[in-house]
Amino acid sequence: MTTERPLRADARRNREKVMVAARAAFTEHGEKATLDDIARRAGVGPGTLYRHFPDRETLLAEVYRNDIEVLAERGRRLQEQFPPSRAFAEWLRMQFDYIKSKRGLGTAVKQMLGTGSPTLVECKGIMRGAIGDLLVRAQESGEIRKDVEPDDVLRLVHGVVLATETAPEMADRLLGFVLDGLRPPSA
Amino acid sequence: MTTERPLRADARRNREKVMVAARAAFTEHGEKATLDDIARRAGVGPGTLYRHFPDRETLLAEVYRNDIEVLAERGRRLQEQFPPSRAFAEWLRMQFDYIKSKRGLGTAVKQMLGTGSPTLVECKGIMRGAIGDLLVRAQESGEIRKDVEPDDVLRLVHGVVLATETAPEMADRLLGFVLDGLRPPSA
DNA sequence: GTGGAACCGGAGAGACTCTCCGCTTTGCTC
DNA sequence: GAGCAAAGCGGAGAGTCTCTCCGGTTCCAC
Repeated sequence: MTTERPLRADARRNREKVMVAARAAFTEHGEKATLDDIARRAGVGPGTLYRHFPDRETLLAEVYRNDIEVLAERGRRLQEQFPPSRAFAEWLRMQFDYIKSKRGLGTAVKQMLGTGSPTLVECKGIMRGAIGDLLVRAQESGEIRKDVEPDDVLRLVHGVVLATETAPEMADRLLGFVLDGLRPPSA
Repeated sequence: MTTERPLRADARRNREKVMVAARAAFTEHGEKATLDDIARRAGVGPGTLYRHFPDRETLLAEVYRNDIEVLAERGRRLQEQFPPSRAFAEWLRMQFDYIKSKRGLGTAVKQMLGTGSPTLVECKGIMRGAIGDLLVRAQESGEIRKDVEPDDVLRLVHGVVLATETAPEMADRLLGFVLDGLRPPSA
């Protein structure tokens, strides 16, 4: 592990400008916004963009991680605010709203999961941590089956979101079915 | 509705060659196989490919429809072979294996659903028809909740597949949860 | 203030999608 | 089977996007 020297002030500024522009562009044009266009919006040259984010996937992953961190943090707060079962359901709903708001970003990210991008692996860790506590508590309160694992929940939610990207009005309904499938049979 | 004159013999041959090459290329390189490469594999010029399939999406959709028709037909056969509950489960599993075998094609197709491609709308109709009967029978036999609709099933299966594309070993497990969620509470 | 490392930006190489059009093939007519 | 119009072919190339390279500029430690 090499010592990461901090970025120079102008470099950090530019990196931030690119991130902001990228988030806007991805939200607006879906995952196929052109990188040169993002650079233009950010007011930097393409070279600068590519130095900070070697390729489209890196940029996408970085934007995604930023969002994920926010979500994880909110999850922690939910846990303090609500009783276990409620907190769990709220978190799912929140996940949902987020991915819905990002039309297409989710799909793009999913496509990259296979590439083993380190940033995305990190994202996964963050999410697993965020859901872990919520899940354990919901299980202890008898709301959720004991054999359900964090990864199951993440993937199911992700799946429902992906599958309803083109029909958001079905999302709640499908999420309901999935939640029922996670409850103990005797509940 | 204009009278569709049949393709000339050589045109039909070429169209078929392109379809075969496209299926191979998409399976092999994911949805981002280049069209010029597909044309080369098929032994035709790019112009020919583009005359038959005006753009990447049309080609992808056409390959997909071809597969869908096969799946629907198999669904009909399952219905004759097995009792309702079994047929339903078998069909889900089959859907599954298909989409798994197409690594990425599913994702690509899903991304296009928003574009309202006529071919994909048609695909949807075919699938809905195929699952309709299986579902109704499973519901009549008390295996599945009455308020579940064909679209719910299609999307849930699709969602699970998409979400497990990078972890196929979880697919069965998650499909199990989802199926549980579709069963009547008292079952 | 100055030296040099870090960083910038844009020209341009390479790849891909898709179009245009002169030439070839097909299949109908006699 | 010869002739002919329509249908189809294929490849050169225009337009666009990704990503690289490097001469010039900016920052910061001293």
